[in-house]
Amino acid sequence: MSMTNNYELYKVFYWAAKTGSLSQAAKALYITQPSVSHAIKQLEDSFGITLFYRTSKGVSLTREGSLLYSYIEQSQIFISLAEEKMAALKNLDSGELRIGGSDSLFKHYLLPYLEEYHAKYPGIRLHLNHGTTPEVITFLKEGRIDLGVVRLPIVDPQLEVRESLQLQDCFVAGARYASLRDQTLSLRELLEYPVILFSRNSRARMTITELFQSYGYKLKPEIEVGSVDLLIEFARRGLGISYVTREFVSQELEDGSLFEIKLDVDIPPSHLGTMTMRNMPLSSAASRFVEMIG
Amino acid sequence: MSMTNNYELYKVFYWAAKTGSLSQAAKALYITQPSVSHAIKQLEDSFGITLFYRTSKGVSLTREGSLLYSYIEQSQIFISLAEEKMAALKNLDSGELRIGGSDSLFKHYLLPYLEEYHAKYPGIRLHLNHGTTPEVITFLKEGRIDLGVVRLPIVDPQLEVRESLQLQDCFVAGARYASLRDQTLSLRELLEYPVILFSRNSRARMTITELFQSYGYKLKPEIEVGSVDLLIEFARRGLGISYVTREFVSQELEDGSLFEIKLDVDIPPSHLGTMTMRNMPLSSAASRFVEMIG
DNA sequence: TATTGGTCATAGACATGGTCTATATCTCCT
DNA sequence: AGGAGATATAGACCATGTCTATGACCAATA
Repeated sequence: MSMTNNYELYKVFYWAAKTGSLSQAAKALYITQPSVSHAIKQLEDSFGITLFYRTSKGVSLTREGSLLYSYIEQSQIFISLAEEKMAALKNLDSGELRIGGSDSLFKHYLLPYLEEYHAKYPGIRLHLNHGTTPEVITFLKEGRIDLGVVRLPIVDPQLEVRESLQLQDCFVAGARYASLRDQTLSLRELLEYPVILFSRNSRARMTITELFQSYGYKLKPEIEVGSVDLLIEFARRGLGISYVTREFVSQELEDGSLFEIKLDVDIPPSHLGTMTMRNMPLSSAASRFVEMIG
Repeated sequence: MSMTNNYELYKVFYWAAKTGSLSQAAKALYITQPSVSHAIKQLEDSFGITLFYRTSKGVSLTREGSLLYSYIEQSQIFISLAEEKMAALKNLDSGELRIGGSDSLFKHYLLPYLEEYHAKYPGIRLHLNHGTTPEVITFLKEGRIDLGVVRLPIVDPQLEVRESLQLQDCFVAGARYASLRDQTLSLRELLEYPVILFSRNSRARMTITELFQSYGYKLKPEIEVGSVDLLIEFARRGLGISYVTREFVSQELEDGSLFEIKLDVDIPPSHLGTMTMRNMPLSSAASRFVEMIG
């Protein structure tokens, strides 16, 4: 930092040079002509170099002034671009939104919001990163995503969690078990049927396993599958009774390809929520999305 | 001018981003940390966008901040280059000096100064434009040269003229006319010998022609030549008596290859001077040169 | 667990300096 | 000569950038 000029002076210089008139520059900058005159004088004094020839019809650059202008012009161009870009980010005309979550949540929960968001803000690039809840938390902490959408509860002091939706998990079966349609089963009775569960250590599976345990039973799945779609498909084909989120099979429940098994105990509802880093500001794009699904 | 931020804020932003620390930025800018904090806040508020994550060990750019930085960095680079360039111009480490004048003046008068100047300021590029006095004046008015070196007087309200040296013109001859060495001639007697004059409408020729006229004589040259060097050479070879500037033939006068013809009237001295545009500031390079030869 | 030393944020006082108004000066053009 | 433009200058004012003092927070250390 050898020279330590007020950069504001360069803005004044730029407009004076560009318009060829201190008066015009003053108008462009919404200040008065003496202010411009003073600013240019400061700049000239600081360099010890005369930058403009003053004539009765305006000013024109000296050779030294022209040289300065060639640099300052470039500088101004970048600043203008920067300001345009920032405005675009603010208006959500550009930018990106990075969301972490499970495939099933993307497909069955977030999809409509993502469609709406994309339609509204086509300039925002969407990045979807799927993973388990712990993975999503890691993504968040590493700054690889702006927000995560997961099942609650999440307890982590670094995270800020907002509950957005309550879901009800349930057991469903297809035509093969049609006889169960009008019955109400106990947990013990249910265990006599082949149960299909999500394979990974998902929160839903942990919840239902704990429920059985609290009644003294052990829930052992006959089949484990890796995706919610397979849970649904297997149940429809009669391979067993799947534990799914009711809201995610509303289609199948409606068209009758699946039906819900009524139980004599209540399965506690599960909660969906968005999580972000606590004390970490959200981008405009992300906070708008959180707002939308909130 | 959509956005109208104080550009000074970008300087603060640049250093904060570059150092990753508001405190460090404060040191670099010779201001206090709260000032930096305040400046960054202003910038963020103006955009409505958070630019930095604040942690206990400094600050780091958000993605939006990084985007801004990529532009501002370029901008700062150009400003730095500009300031370096201006400093170089001021220090006379770079720049150019454009001088107009006659060939003979360059050779016989300016050469040593040009050598000294160039040795002292090797970064300054020299441009020498030769021409007659009227041509040099035109060059000046067209801005093609910084200063002209010519014989005075010059009367032009647009020009600022500084007299720098007084010269004495005289008639010289070589060995062929050795008999004249100890005589003192009148103008009339001189006319009986072949006179060699500079061909162009030079000020020197006008002066001597007028002198003869004022005594009722008409000076008709036997030979006209186009350069001062030829004036000297022709006189040495005995082709006639040349009208030259005494200071420009000091070498020949000393070694005896030429001698001055004494006259019974005084030839008025002629004056050399530099001329520049009045009310037009000189470049550092030019004013230093004027100073040097002054 | 308390301490220390670093970070940034905040509040309020102060003074620098940028901006204003008023006026002068100059040039060009009518 | 006068008018309409330009820039320069002077001096007053007040906005705002900067300061000091302090708080809150975090991390590493004793």
